[in-house]
Amino acid sequence: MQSVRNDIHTSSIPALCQSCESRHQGICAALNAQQLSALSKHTRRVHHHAGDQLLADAEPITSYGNVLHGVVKLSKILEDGRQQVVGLQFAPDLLGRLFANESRVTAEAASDVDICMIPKLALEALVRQNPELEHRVMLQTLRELDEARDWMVTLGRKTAAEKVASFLYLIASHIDPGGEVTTFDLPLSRADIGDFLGLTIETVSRQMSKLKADNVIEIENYRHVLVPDLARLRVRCG
Amino acid sequence: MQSVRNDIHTSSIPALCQSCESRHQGICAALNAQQLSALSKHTRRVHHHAGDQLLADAEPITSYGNVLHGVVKLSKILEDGRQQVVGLQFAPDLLGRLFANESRVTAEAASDVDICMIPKLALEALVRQNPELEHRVMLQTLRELDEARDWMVTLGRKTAAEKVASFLYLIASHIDPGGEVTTFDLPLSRADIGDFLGLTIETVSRQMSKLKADNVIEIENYRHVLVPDLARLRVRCG
DNA sequence: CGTGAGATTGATTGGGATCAAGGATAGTGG
DNA sequence: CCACTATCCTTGATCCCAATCAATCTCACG
Repeated sequence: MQSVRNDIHTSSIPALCQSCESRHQGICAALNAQQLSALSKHTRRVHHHAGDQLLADAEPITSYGNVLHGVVKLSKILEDGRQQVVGLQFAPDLLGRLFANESRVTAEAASDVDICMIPKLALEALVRQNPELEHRVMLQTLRELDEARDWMVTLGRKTAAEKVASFLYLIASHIDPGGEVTTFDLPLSRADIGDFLGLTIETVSRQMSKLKADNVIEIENYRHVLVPDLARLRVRCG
Repeated sequence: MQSVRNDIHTSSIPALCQSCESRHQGICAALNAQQLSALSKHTRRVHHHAGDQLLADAEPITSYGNVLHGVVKLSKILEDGRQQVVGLQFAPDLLGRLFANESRVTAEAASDVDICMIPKLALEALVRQNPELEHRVMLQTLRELDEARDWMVTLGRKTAAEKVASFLYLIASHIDPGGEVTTFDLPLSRADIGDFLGLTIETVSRQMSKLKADNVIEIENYRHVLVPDLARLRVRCG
């Protein structure tokens, strides 16, 4: 661990944070200039390419990560290789389970991502002295729990067609600027979508083709989707 | 609501709490005698019979509840009636999503339950002035999130046989005193188990019969189950 | 252009849903 | 104590949706 000189005469915001798109979002919004300054001495911004593994299941966690850009995929794998995606994280979500010594999921960059790495002990110390920060993380955790439970309904009780519509609606909602027509890039491959929905690649592909044939969506380049009318997609979600 | 005289000269623990089996568990463990005393003015212990509804989806929350005894079932229902159980709560879990104004799930007593009702505002005030309390709730929420994600794997990727084995293993683990042979009462009907596993009643029944035929479990009275060897059940979980 | 990864489409199979009938158990009232 | 009933559960027969197996297509990239 490096020695840290803390300049108590200025509480200016660190350059790294000043230009950071998450400065006023997520956990950083709960920090004052001085805390931000102290924390930023330990953080570093890293870039990962799609497919890179960020956390391995059952491996020790040494850092938390603040997702700045891109999408991170959380998944669990059974011994025989069956995989289930259990969550997606978008900016400015915090990556890594607070207070846990080892990860309970595998985290992979679903797209190219930028992440602000925060050493485990640095963040936990800050949490202890700043209840507002824990409160922020608490709110994110509650939201993730809500999302997980919503998804359990999709996994347990919806048909393949409803599952695929629900996934597209989920992504569209995350992107949606509110306009009538919505376009977006899928952050996941067909294989990952299948692992998210508990379906095979083939079934995902067939249902997407069906939605296209029914003019609910348009597809260009596999990854780019256009939804002319979100409400018409919505009613397919079951 | 009954009037309660509080002896301000002592910070003795309220009688109601003194005999409470959750006094040193769950959120109450984070409270000192004085806080407990203040809180207990607003709480009351209630009993509900199996099947009683405790919270309705999309209805305002006016009270949190500390589960003291029994099992509470959290579920979500699609418009057309399809139902998915999204969580089970055992003592000493806190019932009701902190900071939310309305429930996002339906909560029902799965068995007969005893619950200590805590008015929403009373608990939230206490949370604000007691970070340790929020920390406790945070830990429960993180655990629920872990459980939800584990269950997503079961829902999305396991076969009917593995799902039923996983459910029995889940219940057995919650009861397990550590002995070799485990016996317990199922807290859910076949219909509820189906709604938990994303299966029909018939499939649940068939898989239970199969486990019985394979001598993995013994069944008496529909509800009472005996597991001679937990490890043999475990390997059926996929 | 050739290659390979990812996606689509088609044919067939199978696991779990659905439809249907009957058995076990607890509660009720005679 | 014994029908009577309602509820819950089990078991069987059949059907259908999604998995599997297999072939082809698309496109990015060397």
